[in-house]
Amino acid sequence: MAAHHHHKHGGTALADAAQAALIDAGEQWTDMRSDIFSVLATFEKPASAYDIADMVSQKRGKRVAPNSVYRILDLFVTTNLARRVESANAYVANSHPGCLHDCIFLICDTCGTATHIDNDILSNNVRAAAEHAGFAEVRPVIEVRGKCADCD
Amino acid sequence: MAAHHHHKHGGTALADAAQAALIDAGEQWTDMRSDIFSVLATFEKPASAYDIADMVSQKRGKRVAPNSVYRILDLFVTTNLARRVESANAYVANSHPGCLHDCIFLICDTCGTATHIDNDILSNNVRAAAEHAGFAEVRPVIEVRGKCADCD
DNA sequence: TTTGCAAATGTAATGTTGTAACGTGCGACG
DNA sequence: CGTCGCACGTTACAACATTACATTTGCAAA
Repeated sequence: MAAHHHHKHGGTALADAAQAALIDAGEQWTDMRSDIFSVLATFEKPASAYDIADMVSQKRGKRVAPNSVYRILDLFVTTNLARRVESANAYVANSHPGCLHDCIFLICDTCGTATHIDNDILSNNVRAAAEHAGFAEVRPVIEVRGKCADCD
Repeated sequence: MAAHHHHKHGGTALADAAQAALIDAGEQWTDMRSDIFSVLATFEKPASAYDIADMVSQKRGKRVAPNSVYRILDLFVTTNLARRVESANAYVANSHPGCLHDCIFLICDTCGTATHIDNDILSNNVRAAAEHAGFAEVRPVIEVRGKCADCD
């Protein structure tokens, strides 16, 4: 496994990285996708498709249907630009598009914020356990609900 | 940590064990709860609250509203008689009520069945990682989506 | 017995999340 | 110029979940 850095992108740099990653995946970087990504990236907490739809609608001065948002979020998830937080029915931008390890979300039940940690050893162990049970094409979903340091 | 057996209960024995566990938790074992538990236990796959509502309605010959089901499912989850599968918006009966370790669900994307494995080492590692990040009162959600042995 | 309380369940309405089906605009390419 | 494919729009609906309040039940104190 090659070593690689995780310099997190922020703001415009993040959007640029996302754009590069999408194009690299053979997809287009349209205005709509750009808007949705940047809105998603501004959220502190995991954002629902409807939250995003509202924000993007405001930004564009024209109603954008949840439907359209879902389509693009799905694309983002499959191309690893964003991730779905299953236990919150919500999405977060991937702060380092291009790197694609499994990640572990810590979601605060009090304030709703989600931090994410990478721990390949842990997630690989989960993968291994699932494969040992006969599963293939495994996609781990590792999330932890709890109370964050700020909300103690 | 004391050693303990995991003889899985089935059918009536499971319902009996569930009843004992609920009463032990200071709650009542009512007809409604009994019906909901037994219906839940008959499902092979994770069942949604609405699935259960339908089945119980049939069984009773009278409509049982989803919210009644949710109430009781919540109770079951907090008393460890059932678990919620977050990535499927559905519930499964705990096949050994009374034992309360974290468990890992393997959900087949093809056939929808969920098997569950216990691996305290793994889940404790996840707990530890979360606590190391400043989280308290952690509740791990470890699920793996994939393709089961039967669906290969 | 009756009264009163608390827990469990019923009922209705509504909110939130997610999909399906089909139509439209637009650029690429022969 | 067609026509093909892709992105996006529009509408409708399905699935999941919660809220507020009413009614019933069981139990115990007066």
